[in-house]
Formats: sequence, structure tokens, C-alpha cells
Amino acid sequence: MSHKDARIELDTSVGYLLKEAASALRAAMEAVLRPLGMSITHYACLELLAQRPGLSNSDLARGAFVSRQSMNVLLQSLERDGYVTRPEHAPEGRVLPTRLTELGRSRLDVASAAVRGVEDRMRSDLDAAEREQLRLLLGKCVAALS
Amino acid sequence: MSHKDARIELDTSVGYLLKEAASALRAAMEAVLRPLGMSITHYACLELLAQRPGLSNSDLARGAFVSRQSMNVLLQSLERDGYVTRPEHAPEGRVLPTRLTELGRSRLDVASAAVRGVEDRMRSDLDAAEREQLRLLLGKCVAALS
DNA sequence: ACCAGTATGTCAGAATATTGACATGAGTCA
DNA sequence: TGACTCATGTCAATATTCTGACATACTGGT
Repeated sequence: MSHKDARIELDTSVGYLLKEAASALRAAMEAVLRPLGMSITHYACLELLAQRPGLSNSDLARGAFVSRQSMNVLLQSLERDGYVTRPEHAPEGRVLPTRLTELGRSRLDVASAAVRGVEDRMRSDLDAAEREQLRLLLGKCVAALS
Repeated sequence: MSHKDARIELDTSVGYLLKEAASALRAAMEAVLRPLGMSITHYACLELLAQRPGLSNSDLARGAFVSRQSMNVLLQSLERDGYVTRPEHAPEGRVLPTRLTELGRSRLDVASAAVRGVEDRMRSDLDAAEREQLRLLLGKCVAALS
């Protein structure tokens, strides 16, 4: 060995496996959302709003793991299509609280069912204890990186 | 409840946690690779070539989870910068086997050490058994989705 | 009151990745 | 041999995301 072997073993690297799993999940979600005319960020935004109505653009960006600029243009298109509404000017501060419309909620219902199917398939070989274990371990990784 | 509650619980969803972890890992890797003038795809390509010399463009694309068109333009820039070499025309078939240059390998050594630091930090709260468990569970998820 | 620091919404330009398309080569099967 | 299928490398166009920048608004300390 002429140079130090600090190479990362791809096949056994947790980081690589994590990326592989996330990539597979993304592909599977895109496959079921595409027929609905929805992208993943699209869906993530609506899902966040369904669970936490009134989130700001910046909140949604953090929750969907994109920049707030990206979320802003997405929100503009969602608003144009009538899926969400935002007040004309901020009630207080600069924050514009966003809310789902009835149309947005009904579209989300379909998308949410499709995504649930993907998640169920992903976890199909895991029993309840393993799912909990996976959540725990992923949570530790997230905490350690932030 | 006027409409059926098929909503996915974001906080407890394995899929959401997976995306969160992958996003945190990506951010951390970008942070350490940026000072080296390298992107994640950049690094992934070099790392793949170090472990499996002679991979084709399509192989590299699959290994780095991008389209082969994206990998192609990346390889062109890597070739232009002298990090990798490809034969002028295919030895057999259409496949152009790619190899690291000495320059590419030395640049990779630095990047690899930086990335290893990130991975170590990510797994810092996990003991050996937990790391093995995480690999196993992620592997099951990947298998179930493909 | 003031000022520095931080967070937000938004516009514009740049970087990155994807989809579509085409030609070429290999393998299969009748 | 010929037809068919599949994988590869690559060009072009499109789409998506990010970075940079700016004005505005809140917050905490002096």
C-alpha cells in the first residue's frame, strides 16, 4: 500500500445505504405521484399543511427539506391552481400563514393514500419492533448530524 | 371527522425520517466537500472508481443514483480536469471503462477522509450492534422497494 | 431609544439534474 | 440470416433547485 487506505467501503457504509434507501423511496413515490400530476415536494407541502395548518413559507421549506426560495415558487403555483390560500398581507410580522383549500385537501387525500401504499411496501418485511427500532436509529443519526 | 383520516403522521413515518436523515447527511457532506471544490456526485463518482476501477458511465450513474446523462457531463468535466481517463473508443461494445488518475486519487484521499468524518459523526451515538442493525433494516427497505 | 443580529418573503441568475431522442453495439430467438 | 429487444454513450431541451441579493420585520442587549 503506497497510500493510506482510508477508503470508505460503499457496500457496508451506513451513509451509502441511507442514500440508496432514500433514492429508492423517492423513485417509488415519484412513480405513484406522477399519474396524479404531483411531484414529491408538491405532496410534501400539502401533507405538511394538512397536519399543521397555517405554516409559513419558511416552515414549509424546512419541513420539505428544500430552500425557502424553492418552496416559494411552489407555493405560487399551488396558489394559482387553487390548492392553497395565503392572505394578501401578513397579519403580523412578515409571515404569511398558508392553508389548504377544499380542492387541495381532496387532491391530497388521493395522493396520501398512494404514498401510504409505498410506505407500507417499504416496511413490508419489518415487524412492529423493527419499525420502531428503525425510527429510533434514524432519529439518532439525525440528532448526531445537527 | 368529515373526511377520512388516511393522513400519514409525519413525525412517526419511517419514510419521512428516512428523508430527514438523508437530507441531514447530504447537508453535512456538502459542508465538508465544498471547501474542497467538490460536490457529492463528484465525490461519489471518484469513490466508486477507486473501489471498482473500470466502471462504465452507466454503472457510475446507477451507483451514484443519478441519470446516466448527468453522470456523462460530470465525467466530461472530471476528464477535462485530469481526475479520470477514458479510452478514445470502446475496447468492446460501447462501454468506455473509466479509471482514476493519480491526481484524481490524491484528491479523493482528502475528500474521503472528510466524508469519513461525517459518517463517523452520524454514527457516533450508535454502538456496533446498532450499526449492524441499521444496515440490516435499511437493506430490507431497499429490497422491498425494488 | 438604539443598534446588531436574526428571520422572513421575494426577485433574478446560475448551477444541476431530468426527460426526450437518436445511433450504435450485443444478445436472443425463430 | 433477420428481426427484435435491451443497454450504452451522447446531444439537446426542459425542469428543478440552489445561491446571491435586497427590503422588511422582529428580538435582545446596551
